[in-house]
Amino acid sequence: MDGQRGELTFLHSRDFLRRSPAPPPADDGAAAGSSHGPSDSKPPIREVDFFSSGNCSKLNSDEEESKDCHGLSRSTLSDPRTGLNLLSLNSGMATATGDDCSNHDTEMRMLRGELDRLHEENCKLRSMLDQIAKNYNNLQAQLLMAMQKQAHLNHSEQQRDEMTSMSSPTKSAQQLMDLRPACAAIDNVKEEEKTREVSVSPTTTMEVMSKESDHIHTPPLNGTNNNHNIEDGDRASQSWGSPKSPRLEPSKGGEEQLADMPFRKARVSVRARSEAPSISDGCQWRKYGQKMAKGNPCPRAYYRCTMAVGCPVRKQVQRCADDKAILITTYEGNHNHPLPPAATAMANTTSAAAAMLLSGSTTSKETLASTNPGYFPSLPYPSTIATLSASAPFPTITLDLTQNHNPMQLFPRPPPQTSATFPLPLHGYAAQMMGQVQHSMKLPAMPMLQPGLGQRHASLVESVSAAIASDPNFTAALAAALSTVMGGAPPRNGPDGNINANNNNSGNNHFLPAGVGVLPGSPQLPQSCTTFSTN
DNA sequence: CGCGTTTGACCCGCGC
DNA sequence: GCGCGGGTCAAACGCG
Repeated sequence: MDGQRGELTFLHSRDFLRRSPAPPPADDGAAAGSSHGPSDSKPPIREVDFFSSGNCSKLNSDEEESKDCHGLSRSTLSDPRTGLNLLSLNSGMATATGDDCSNHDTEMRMLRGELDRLHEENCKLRSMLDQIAKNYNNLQAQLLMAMQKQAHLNHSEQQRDEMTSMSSPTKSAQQLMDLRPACAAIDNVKEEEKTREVSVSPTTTMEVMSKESDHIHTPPLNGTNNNHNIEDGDRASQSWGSPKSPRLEPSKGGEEQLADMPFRKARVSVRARSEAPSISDGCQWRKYGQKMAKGNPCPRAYYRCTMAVGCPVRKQVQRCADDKAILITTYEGNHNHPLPPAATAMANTTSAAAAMLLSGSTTSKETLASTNPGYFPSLPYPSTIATLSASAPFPTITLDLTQNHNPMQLFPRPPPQTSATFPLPLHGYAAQMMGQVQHSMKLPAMPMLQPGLGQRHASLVESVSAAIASDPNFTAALAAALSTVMGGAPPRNGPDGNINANNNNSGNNHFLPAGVGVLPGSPQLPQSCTTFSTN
């Protein structure tokens, strides 16, 4: 109620200013001065109240106060409301009584001046709010960083052990797939997760991931249908978290209490501009379905990884409803086989992102963008955003590569230098993430984000950014990926050669995003989904 | 002939 | 309990 009034006032004043020519300087000053006299001390108070309350209620109360402050003009007009009303009233009176024209003119000027002042105040408040939000996010990011460091120290030893055990990609992958057995400890984690409200520590991430993987893979093991070759594995994974996944759970042994825990899966989606039906991620994909999704005229294609029998990784490809030039690719699951370099990099990145998401998103339930100045300060592409969304059925982290300067550079296939061709996924990906970091205080225009979300959005974005950046797993993966891409192993088209080698459709082999890569030394996502969108 | 895609049907979870 | 929507299956089809 009050809030509305406040907004109305704001709009009215702006509207008024827009419609009416700027009041004469002299009048302005005079009017403002006279009418403000009493209220000059108000602005500061308003600002403080407004920000502390976080809504317009204070502002409204302020309005109430302002009435008193501007009693002069309002009492005359008998209407202590918005400038618009005053204006109307004023004009009406002006026409009705020609005698008091001069008085009304003066009042008009005063009102205009007041409106102008209010407008300025609103602008000031806005800017202040922005600043405060930025400061808040900055502090939050720093806090996350600190927490991450501490967690990292605790987790480093554990990771070391894991790393050593992952001598080979394949092995590591399989380990991921078979994490279930080793989930005795994970069970505890599950319990923790159930109760946990906020988790940012890497440890948590890994644990969650493990759980996830367990969950996913369990079905296959006891799968109802083992008749299918490749499909078995896929089905087993049920990584997409499709309704069917649960169905597989019954087969699981009672020890795997996974069934009782909320069905949560991490997905990583990538938004990128691309004319191609899909992005090349270095993996081989087979299309197994297509369906029209609600709210989007473009069909959604379902692919499963065919680089290895039983690979549980799946991806969804769909064009953005708002901008069909944007291709959204969502990955889920971990590869149970070695990946080509190109795919590896991407997989690592997505895995890390998914891991981060699983660990941090559980609580945030919001969207966020990476913005941690501390990491990767010097990345080529400054505008990538990671959006976390835990509100969806599955925690999803979305990497928005659409903001890249050059869409095609998102995933440079050839070495970065030859950006002319297709950009390599990981590269662009990481770069964007990094870019985000660089612009921690900035609120990039994320397509996925509704402009109207305003401050909330900004804070969310920043929070997510900070979370991502602060996650050791993610950062480690990014570092590894970057080193792979930029450093020694030039991204190649991979065995599949894919850059888009297969247009066939599906663009199967494009990215190797793989939602989750199973690379030695990289965080493994048990079940995460990576979505790549090519814009 | 084999492989991959297409596409309608089916299954399942979820919300009302 | 019913309808809706997402995800998957599998037969049909196309291509090399």
